[in-house]
Amino acid sequence: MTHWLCVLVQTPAYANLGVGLSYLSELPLPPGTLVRVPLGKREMLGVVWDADTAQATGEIEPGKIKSVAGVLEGIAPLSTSWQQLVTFAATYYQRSVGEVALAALPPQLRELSPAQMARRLKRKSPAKAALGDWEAERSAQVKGGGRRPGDTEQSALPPSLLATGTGAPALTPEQTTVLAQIDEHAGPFLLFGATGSGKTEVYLQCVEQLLAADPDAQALIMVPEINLTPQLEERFKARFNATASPLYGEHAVVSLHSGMTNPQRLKSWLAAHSGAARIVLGTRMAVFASLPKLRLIVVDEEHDPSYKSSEGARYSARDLAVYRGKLEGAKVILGSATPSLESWHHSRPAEDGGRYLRLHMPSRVGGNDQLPATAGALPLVRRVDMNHQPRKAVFSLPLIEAIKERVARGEQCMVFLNRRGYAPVLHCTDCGWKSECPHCSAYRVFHKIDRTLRCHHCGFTERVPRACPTCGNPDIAPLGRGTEQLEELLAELLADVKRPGSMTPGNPRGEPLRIARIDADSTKLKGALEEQLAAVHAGDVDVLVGTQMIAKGHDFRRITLVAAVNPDGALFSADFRAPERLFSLLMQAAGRAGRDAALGAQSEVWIQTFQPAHALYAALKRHDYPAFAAQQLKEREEAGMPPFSAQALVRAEARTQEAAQAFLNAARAVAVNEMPAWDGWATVLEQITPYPAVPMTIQRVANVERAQMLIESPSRAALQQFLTAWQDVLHSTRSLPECKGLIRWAIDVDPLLI
DNA sequence: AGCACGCCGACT
DNA sequence: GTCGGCGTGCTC
Repeated sequence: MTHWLCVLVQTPAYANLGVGLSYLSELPLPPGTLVRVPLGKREMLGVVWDADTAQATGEIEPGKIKSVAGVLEGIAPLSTSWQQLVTFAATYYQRSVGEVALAALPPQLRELSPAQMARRLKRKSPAKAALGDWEAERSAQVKGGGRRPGDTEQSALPPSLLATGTGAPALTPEQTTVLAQIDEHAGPFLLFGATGSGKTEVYLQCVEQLLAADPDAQALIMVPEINLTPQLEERFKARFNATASPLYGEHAVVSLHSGMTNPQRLKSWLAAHSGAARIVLGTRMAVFASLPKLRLIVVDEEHDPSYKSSEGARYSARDLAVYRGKLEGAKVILGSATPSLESWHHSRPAEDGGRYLRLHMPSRVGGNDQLPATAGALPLVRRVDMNHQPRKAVFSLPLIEAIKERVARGEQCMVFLNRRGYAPVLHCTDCGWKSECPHCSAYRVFHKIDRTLRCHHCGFTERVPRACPTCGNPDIAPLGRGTEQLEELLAELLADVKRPGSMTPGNPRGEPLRIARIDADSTKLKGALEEQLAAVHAGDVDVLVGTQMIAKGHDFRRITLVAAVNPDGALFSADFRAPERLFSLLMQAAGRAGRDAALGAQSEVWIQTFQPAHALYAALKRHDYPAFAAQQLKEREEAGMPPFSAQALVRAEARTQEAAQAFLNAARAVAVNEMPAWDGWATVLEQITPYPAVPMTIQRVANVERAQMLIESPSRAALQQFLTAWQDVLHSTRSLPECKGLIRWAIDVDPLLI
C-alpha cells in the first residue's frame, strides 16, 4: 500500500511552496521521521510532517509526485513537542516551517550519505545498529552499575544527600530559599542575582536534584556565547561527567554551539536525541535541540542580546525557551544580574499581571568558593566629571593616578572602550577628506598596528595613503580614539611606573609595566583569546585594555580597578535599548572587579562622564538595578515602547535606496489603504501602526542599499495576525516595476536594534 | 535557497 | 563560432 506524506524540506518562506511537499511512501511513516527525498536534481533531507493535505484537495497533479528515497535508519522520529516548537517559531517569526525545522537540525544530517550515516551510528554502538540503541546502551550501563538513582533504596534518600560527594558546596541561605521556591512553584522563574551571588550553584543544584530524582530527565543549559563562558562549561562537566559522578554516565554533559565542528555537533545532537546525554549546554541554537525527556531549561545571562538570532529566522532563544518549557512541562529559569527589561516586567507581582516568578539573590558571596566576607563587598563606583578635566583629555588625571597606585601595589586594572582600532576616522586637515569606505556609508577605521584603513562593515582594507587622496596634503590625522590608541596612550602615561614584581620566577621587580589589549583584532587567531586571558590570570599583565568583550563572563580575580573611558554615547542614543545595554555592561564590569578577597583592597569602578548626575550612573553607583529598571520602564510606558508594545521590522536590501524604500512603502500603502477594507480586518488594522520606510543607520554596506520599516502595535496578537496576512502582500509587491533592483527582504519580529 | 534555462558581450 | 554573465522560474 502506498501512503501520501507531507514532507518539510529546507525552503525559505518566499519560495512559493506550501507548508511541505507531497511524497509517496510504501511505509506509513509517522510525523517527525527523518527522510531523504528527491527535489529537482538533488536529494535532500526532509522531515515527515503530517498526512498530506494536497491529496485531499487535489492541489497537485498526481503524476508529479515522487517517492521518498529513504528513511534515516537508527534515528527515532522527532517528538510532537519538538514539532510544535518548530511550528510556533516559524509562525511567530514569520518564516517557513521547513526552513526553521531543517535549520534546527545538525548540518551534517543534511550532508551525510545513508552509508556514512549508518557508519556514524554504528561507531557509537557496535552491538546493535537499531533504533533506540543508545537508550539500551545507557540503561544497561546504569543498571549494571547498580547505581540507577531511581532504584529502591537510593530513591529514599533526599536529592541533596545524593548530591554530596560530587563536589557540591554548602549553600547560602539565599540559595537554599531560591531552590525551595523553584521546587515549590511551576515558574517560569527570573533569578535576579548579583554577580557572584552564586547563580551557577543554583543551576547546578537544580540539575543535580532533577537528574537524581528522575533517571531519564534531561536539562538544557543555555549560555550567550560559549567562548565567553568556558568556565560554566567546565563546572558542569566537572560536576556531572565521567568519574566525578558515575551516577550520570560518561558523557552526561554535551555541548551544542557554532564553534564546534559538524561531526562534533552531530555527535552531541544524537546523544541528546537518544536520551544518552542528560545535560545539553549550548548557545541559542540549542533551544531547538531534540530532548525527549526535557524537564529543565536554564537561560543564563538571559538579558544578553546574543540570544536573539540576527540571520535566517530571527528568533529569540530566551523567549522560545519559555515557550518550550510550557510545551514540555519543563521548568524554566532565566538568570541575570541585570535582567532584560522585558523579563523584569514579566516578573512583576502576579497581581499586577506578572507571568514569571522573580527570585532574588542580592548578596555577593564570591561564587562557589568559600571566600571571606571582604570578597562580598560591592565595588565602589566613582564618577569623574570630565567637564572639569582638560579639554580632549582621554584619561582624567585622577584616573591615571588611581591606576598608577593600583599597579604599584601589584594589582591589576582594566580599561575599556567600545571601539577597536586606533582611531575611528582619518581626516585631511586641509581639504576635509575623510576615510570613507567606497562600498559602505561608513568611515574606515585607522589601524595603526599594520597601517591600514579597515571597514568594520564590509571588511574592505587598504594601506593608509601617504598623503590625502584628494589634495595631496601629507598631513592626514586620526580623529577620535580606539583601543589601540588607549594602549599607546597608557604606555606613555604610565612610563614612569615600574612593576612591583613578586616571588614568582620570571617576574622580577622594576620592569616596565605590561599593558595588554584584548579586542576582536587581538583575538582573531584561534586560541589567541584563551592565551591572552591566561596571561591576565597568571599576573603577566598589569593593565588590560579592551572592548566590551573583556567585561563578559570572565572572572579576573586580581583586577581591582575597572574604568569605562567614554561610555556617555549610550545615554542619548537613538536606540532606546542603549541605556539598558550600558547599565548591564557596567554592572558586569563591576562584577569583574575585586572578587579576590586575598587582596583585601576595596575595588573600584571608574566612569568618565560629562553627565555625572545622570540617573543611570546614579543607579549604578548604588548597584541598584531595580531603580534603573523602574525608571526605564516608566519612560518606555510613556513612549509606548516595548514591553508595552509589540514591534516588528521589515528590512529590505536593494541595488538602490529608492527601490528598497519603494518596496516597503508600496507594501505599507496596501496595509493602510486596502487591508482595512478586507472582510473582518478593520479591527486588526486599527491596532497596527506602519511607519514610513527609512534608510538604515548604515545605509549602504558592500554596495547594497538598505532600508527598513517599523510596524508597531499595542497588541502582540494583532501584530501576529497582521504580519501573517501581510506576507502575501510583500510577496506580490516585489514584482512591481518600481521595486526593480530589490535583492531581498526579511521580517524581524521583536527586533533588538531599531 | 539551489539549480536550471535563457538570452547578450569578450575570448580560443 | 563558444564561454559565461546573472535575470526569471521551478522544485512534490
